[in-house]
Amino acid sequence: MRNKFYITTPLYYINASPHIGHSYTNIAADTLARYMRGVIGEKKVWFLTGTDEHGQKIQRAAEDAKLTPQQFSDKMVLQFRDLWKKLGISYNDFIRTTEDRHIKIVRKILEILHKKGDIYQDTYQGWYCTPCETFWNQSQISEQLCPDCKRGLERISESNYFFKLSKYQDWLIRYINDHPEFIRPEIRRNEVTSFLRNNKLNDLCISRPKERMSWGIPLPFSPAHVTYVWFDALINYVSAVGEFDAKDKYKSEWWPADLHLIGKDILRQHAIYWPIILKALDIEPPKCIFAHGWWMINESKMSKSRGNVVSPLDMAGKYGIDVYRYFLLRDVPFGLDGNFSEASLVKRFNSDLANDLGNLVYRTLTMIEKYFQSKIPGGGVAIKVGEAKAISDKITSLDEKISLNLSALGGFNFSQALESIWELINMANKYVEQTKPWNLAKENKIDEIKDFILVLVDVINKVDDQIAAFIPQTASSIKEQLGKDEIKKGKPLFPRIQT
RNA sequence: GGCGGCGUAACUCAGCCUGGCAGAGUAGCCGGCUCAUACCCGGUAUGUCGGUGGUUCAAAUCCACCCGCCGUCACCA
Repeated sequence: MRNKFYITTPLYYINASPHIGHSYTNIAADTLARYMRGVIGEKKVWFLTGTDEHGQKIQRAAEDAKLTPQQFSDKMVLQFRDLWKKLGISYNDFIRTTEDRHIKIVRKILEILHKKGDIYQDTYQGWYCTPCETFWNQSQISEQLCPDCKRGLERISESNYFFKLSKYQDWLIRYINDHPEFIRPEIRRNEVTSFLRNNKLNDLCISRPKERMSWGIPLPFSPAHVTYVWFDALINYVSAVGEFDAKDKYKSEWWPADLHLIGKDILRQHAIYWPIILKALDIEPPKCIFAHGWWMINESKMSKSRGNVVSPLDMAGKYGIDVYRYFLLRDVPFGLDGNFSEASLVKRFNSDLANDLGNLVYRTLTMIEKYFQSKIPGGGVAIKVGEAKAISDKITSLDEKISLNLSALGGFNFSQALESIWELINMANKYVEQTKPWNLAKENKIDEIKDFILVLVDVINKVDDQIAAFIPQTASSIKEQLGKDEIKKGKPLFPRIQT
């Protein structure tokens, strides 16, 4: 068994407000962290998230807002912190790339790699659009015009520093080949593999001249340059949890990360740049990089210009945090793209949460109220037969099933894990119908009703344990209503939404 | 264009690797029930398995070609 679990989300780039995609990654990571805390213990799980705050886009956004980049970042970071708080994201640490602890390690790493010869100076040549302040490469342009503004491009060359990606290409190909669980899901692994096989890696330009872009971490060996933002950002995964010793050896109680959860848009940086940076530093790669899909809005990409950006706060506010979490995790297999619509969210709400889970809890509470004066009968069930036996077996096998679903091997398949929990819920609802306690009550068969109720209580307790990672508020509300000898029946958990 | 993926019920998808009567959930329909949130339970219809051809006793599954959609092709964080 594993004895620790270190999980990370990307560091979100704070040039704009958080949207559904950001919240998806963090909800997934939060669910896994909560789940693992239940399995291996609170203290053995470390969940890191944070923000990426350097680079040209931030510098420009800050200028537009008439703030310094630091002031702008300090303001934007609150939106992320606030959202995570509202969504109940249980991170252990929140790192910002503008913090000293991070900058210190980035500079250390640059020094080590420079000393080692894996960072070297060279001339960068490219087509530059001065008004847009953007470099374009050969394949992106035609007729020497800027693809954005259609104005003329300038051929410029400047002195920069490069990191030797190419040196480690063969190593990376072998490593990916030998570690099937390193890049997940399979489709992403194939993408990376075929890219590496069909292209020769260019070395990565990791610096920007200060006169062109100053908002970054200064290179220790060249004050005229700052660090390229991706090189800076990736390092957070180690800068947050460890230090270099006097012999330049990295020490951390958490590294290697067990899981880097990312969106599929940043696969290359994580699956190619990052392992190579680590290899060059003689640090072990993360165990697994998992790239999930995107949420489409009504079958099209979400974008500001389309005006179809879904705000997590609006959705969570309108339907409840747990409902929002449940929908994102349940509706689409993790890894594939999903389509977000309020109609399908409402459908999930009514069929899964109100009809199945909510109603099971509510009808059970009512029966305890009615037949046992609100006290859960004691004693336990002597012998379970028939449906009660089947339910009991299902309860026993559930842990193992979910543990597989939520592993790298099982593809972190949240929707399937939830499906197995709902199988149990449905069995219980069916059991009520078969047992017909209302008839037993008429015949005054109180012992049979007692056994029946205890089976339902067992089911709800089990379900409660298992949904806690996914929908924590609901889990604790159920615990409050049904967790003690005397029940405390409240309002229905999920009142149906009329459509 | 190269590489990769997808196309199966009204909707979301599983099945394909390893050929053997086309499946699940949701929505629908019919019936039953009343503990419960007008819910729950039982039953039930539904398919040119994208198209054409091939291999085979047998193809959603294997092969070839075609059509449609999507991803990716490096420094945009």
